[in-house]
Amino acid sequence: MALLPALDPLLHQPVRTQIAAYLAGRGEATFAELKRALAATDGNLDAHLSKLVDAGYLESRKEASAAGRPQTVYSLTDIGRSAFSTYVTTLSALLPSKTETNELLKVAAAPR
Amino acid sequence: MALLPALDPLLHQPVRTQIAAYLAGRGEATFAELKRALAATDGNLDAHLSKLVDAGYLESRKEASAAGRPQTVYSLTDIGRSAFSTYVTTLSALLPSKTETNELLKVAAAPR
DNA sequence: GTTGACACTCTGCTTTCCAGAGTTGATACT
DNA sequence: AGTATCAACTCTGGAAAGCAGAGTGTCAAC
Repeated sequence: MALLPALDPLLHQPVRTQIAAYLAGRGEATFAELKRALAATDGNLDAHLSKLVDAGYLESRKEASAAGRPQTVYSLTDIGRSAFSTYVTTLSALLPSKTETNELLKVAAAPR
Repeated sequence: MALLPALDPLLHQPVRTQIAAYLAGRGEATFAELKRALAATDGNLDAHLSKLVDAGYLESRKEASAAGRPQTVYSLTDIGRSAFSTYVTTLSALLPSKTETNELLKVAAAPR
């Protein structure tokens, strides 16, 4: 039995954490915008996006945009938003805050 | 050029984040204690610990303990503590806080 | 000397990560 | 119509990471 809470492995990965954080902050974003913001390659970004879509965390929508070429817009689903929220909460519980010791770790710690 | 800050891949991994957080909260811990807290297998835990030791984030010390069997005690080095602190700061900047929108993401966002 | 725990190593397997090339589909241009 | 361009997705191959479990050496207790 683990005493420390598990971190969603789908979200706890550099590229995917960035994607989720970006979308949580912005609401939605195009593939190109994400590519630029994360400095990721096409293949790699698409692989991570697909993984999140497959998990039901993201949804994509094609936009035959008025002012240009067709684009794909990504956004968090309710499931994704919820998972991300849980993830952030778990992290907050796990990581020490700046000024005080971590309550969770005090509790989890075995008596010396 | 990435607009989002990079997350130290050494720390941004479920098991290693847990190790670092645990040690940051507790100061030090034995192998057995970590194993119990993380519910990890020997091999896996050792692999992650070794990786952190190799990176200079952790140091280990053998304790021919007075009250029992010899054990290995792990603790964060100054480098490790500093890296973890940077990691936490980066995460805080990246993740939305509960009540307000994320300033970093606003700045990073391209004009529509 | 046997046992048992601890920590470390090793092995094999599976999964993940990543870059770059290639493909498809839609739009813009002439 | 034909070509060019760009977006996004697919595919491929290779490298690295993650993981479990078996095995090894060491030490202490009995």
